[in-house]
Amino acid sequence: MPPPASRPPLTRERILEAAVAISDAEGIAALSMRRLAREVGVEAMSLYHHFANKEALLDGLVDAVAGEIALPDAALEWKESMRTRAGSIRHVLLRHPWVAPLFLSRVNVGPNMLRLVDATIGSLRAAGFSLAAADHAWNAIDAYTFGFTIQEQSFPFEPSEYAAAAEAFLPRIPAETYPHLHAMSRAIIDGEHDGRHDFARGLEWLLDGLEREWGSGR
Amino acid sequence: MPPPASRPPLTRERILEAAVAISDAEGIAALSMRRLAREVGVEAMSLYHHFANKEALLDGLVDAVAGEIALPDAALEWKESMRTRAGSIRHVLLRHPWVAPLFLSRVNVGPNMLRLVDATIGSLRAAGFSLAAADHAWNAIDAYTFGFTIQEQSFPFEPSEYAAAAEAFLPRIPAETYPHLHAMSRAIIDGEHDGRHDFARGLEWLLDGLEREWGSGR
DNA sequence: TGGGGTTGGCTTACGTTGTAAGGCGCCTCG
DNA sequence: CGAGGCGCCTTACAACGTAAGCCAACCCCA
Repeated sequence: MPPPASRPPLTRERILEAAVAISDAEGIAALSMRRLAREVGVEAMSLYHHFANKEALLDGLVDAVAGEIALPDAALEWKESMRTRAGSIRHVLLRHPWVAPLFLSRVNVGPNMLRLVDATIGSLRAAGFSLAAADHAWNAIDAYTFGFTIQEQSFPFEPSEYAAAAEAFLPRIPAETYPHLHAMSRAIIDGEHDGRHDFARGLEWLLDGLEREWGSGR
Repeated sequence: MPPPASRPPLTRERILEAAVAISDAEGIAALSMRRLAREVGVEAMSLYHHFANKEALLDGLVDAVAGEIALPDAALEWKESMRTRAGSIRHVLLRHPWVAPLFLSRVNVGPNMLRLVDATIGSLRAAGFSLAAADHAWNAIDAYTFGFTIQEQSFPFEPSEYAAAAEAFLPRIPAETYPHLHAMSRAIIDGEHDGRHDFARGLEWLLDGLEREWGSGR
């Protein structure tokens, strides 16, 4: 029997949409071909008519998420444009906490990613960056953005829990063996240092460096 | 029978050593409990006497590799110390191409990592950085270092192949749809831009930013 | 000198995974 | 009207992490 009379036809898009939903709700580890098939009302092997294998599906997944990133506006001043862009990337990565490692560790040449990179280079070119300079620029910015965000996401505490976590962990950081780490923990416990890391500040250092090296008309 | 009469006793260290060897030679995907057990001359389940589960083994693996990173020398000028440190991290990540994603996406509180972080903070403190400043500093540097290196490693071509790869890929980047990406590819094909990314340069931007914000005595 | 507990291996078994191979019915086009 | 192929299904397999339990060798203490 053709399953429940009628359902929306299976498409790449519907599959990817469901895959994103599952990963958002239950984590990327829960995303198996069977689980995904169940979600779209189909048997596992049917998915292979739309994706060569799971790797290809993950590629599609990453590009689908890349589509959520706002394209930089070439009309904006370039630093502002890069700030906005990094913010949008971060926003998307935080909305889909499973995606950042995938993003960083595979080459994505899907249409959404190509469009994003193209617009990024365009934004810098419009500000007078050479091709090589633009290439270096977005590469450095993205390395920092993804690196920072993955690190942040893998940390298992909320800022509000830092003090308590530091206190619980302190016995494993004796002052004789790890004097500076010990002092750091103490400072966090005592509220002298909030332990928060500041994404925007590091980004600004990179942008300043870019500006001094190539900025304003070169 | 007690396996071949006599063999070195199974220890955490011997297991981790074998795990690193397998991952280096065949990639992290080849590292299964059975494969690892075979390597050390034992059955898979025996490994669970030394590690609670595979996650714990991976934690151990990351810390083992962290032990290969050179500790920063607090006597060095801080920028030079951070440059050397980042270089050592990069060197180790490139020697074990499977390790960077693991490193970035899990909290490592093994002794080697704690020692490294402690020495890093110490190096910055000696230069007059406040605890909070030192914390921001090494966090930003590591985000960039790991992000850059993972991105670099996931790129499937050697610099010498860039031009050929760009040429092969050009048909998929029509100038009408992706004008800037198209131009970039052309520049790489024509040898006007080598396409190489420069780790040291971005690092320098970060160090300069750190210096201006907190450096030289505050 | 014994005996009991602990340690460190082994065997077996289970559920889950990605996916190869092939079958079958419907839609579309010649 | 016939045929081909597309889209889905069923079945099957090898590999995975690991739970449960067994057994031999060793250590410690009476």
